[in-house]
Amino acid sequence: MSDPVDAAPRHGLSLEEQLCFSLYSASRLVTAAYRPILEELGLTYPQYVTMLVLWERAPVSMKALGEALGLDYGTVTPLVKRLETAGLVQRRRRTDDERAVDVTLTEPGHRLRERSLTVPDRIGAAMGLEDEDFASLKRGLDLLAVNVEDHLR
Amino acid sequence: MSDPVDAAPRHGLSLEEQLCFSLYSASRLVTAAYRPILEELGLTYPQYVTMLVLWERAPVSMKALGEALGLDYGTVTPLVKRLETAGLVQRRRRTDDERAVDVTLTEPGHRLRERSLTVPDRIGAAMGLEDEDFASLKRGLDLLAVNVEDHLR
DNA sequence: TACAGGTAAATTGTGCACAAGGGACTTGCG
DNA sequence: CGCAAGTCCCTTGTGCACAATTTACCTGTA
Repeated sequence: MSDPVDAAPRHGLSLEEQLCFSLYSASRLVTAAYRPILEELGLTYPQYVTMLVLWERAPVSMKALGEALGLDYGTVTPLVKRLETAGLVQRRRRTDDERAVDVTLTEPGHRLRERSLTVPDRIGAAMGLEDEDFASLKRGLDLLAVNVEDHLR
Repeated sequence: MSDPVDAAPRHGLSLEEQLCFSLYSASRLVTAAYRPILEELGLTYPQYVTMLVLWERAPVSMKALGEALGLDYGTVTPLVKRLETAGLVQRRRRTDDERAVDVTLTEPGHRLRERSLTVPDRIGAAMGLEDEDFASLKRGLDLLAVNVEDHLR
């Protein structure tokens, strides 16, 4: 039969069988499910997760914000500037290290948190997963993330 | 104790506990893992999945292509035009219905398939999942996609 | 035949996402 | 101290992703 060296690939080129495509599609669908809900708050999905970080740990430097979100400055800088234009955050150069910029919440930024408390449950309803499937899916995704991050050095 | 009506939300606002963020991060990480591999082929990830559809079913109308990928014309039109500029596909208005545009593969487009055969296994190595975890994760994502799609009508 | 309603694509505008390059600041080392 | 190396951030350019609008075409119906 076939030599292991030139055996058929374990995975084929069919779109349907690719995990990556399920991931790519599901991610965009979930973002789409967030869109009408976050529109009530005047946020996009990346802006929402940025606010999540700030509600937990503000003030946060641009660097720490990018690391928490896994995004680089080229993405975070304009994103935070839009949040600042919307009046939710303020950017302030740190005095003890003038390279660093701290992002802080304004009063409207703090108040928006209360209006966001129902968002996770509303999204949970849209996803419609049992607690067990939910947890297992999250574990799988986090394991995948760790593996891929390792692989990218 | 607390009335069920104003009970605490099942899900909180903490970034770490959100499935959506694991999904969003994992999706971007996997795309990042594809980037150096697809660069050898001169493709981006969305261009690659587009080629997957074409390798399976070309010629395909723009509408069918968008439906297969879950993308609208505003994304697919420029994407396919870039593939055309790269010489991999051709766009041809259908003669029996001049509203429709068929996308066909050129000779270089067909040949690129051979060079892509190892891509799925290389990505599989980067993801580093056992067959069982791989399948379970894909099932979870596909279930999630179905649920969210239903929820979006 | 005329035309109303529907369909297929393209265009425009906004907002990510990331690579590459550059500027201001700080730190370590002779 | 002086300065090379490193850090933090911003800018520019390319390519998605999607909403909203527009254009061209087709089809059913009177």
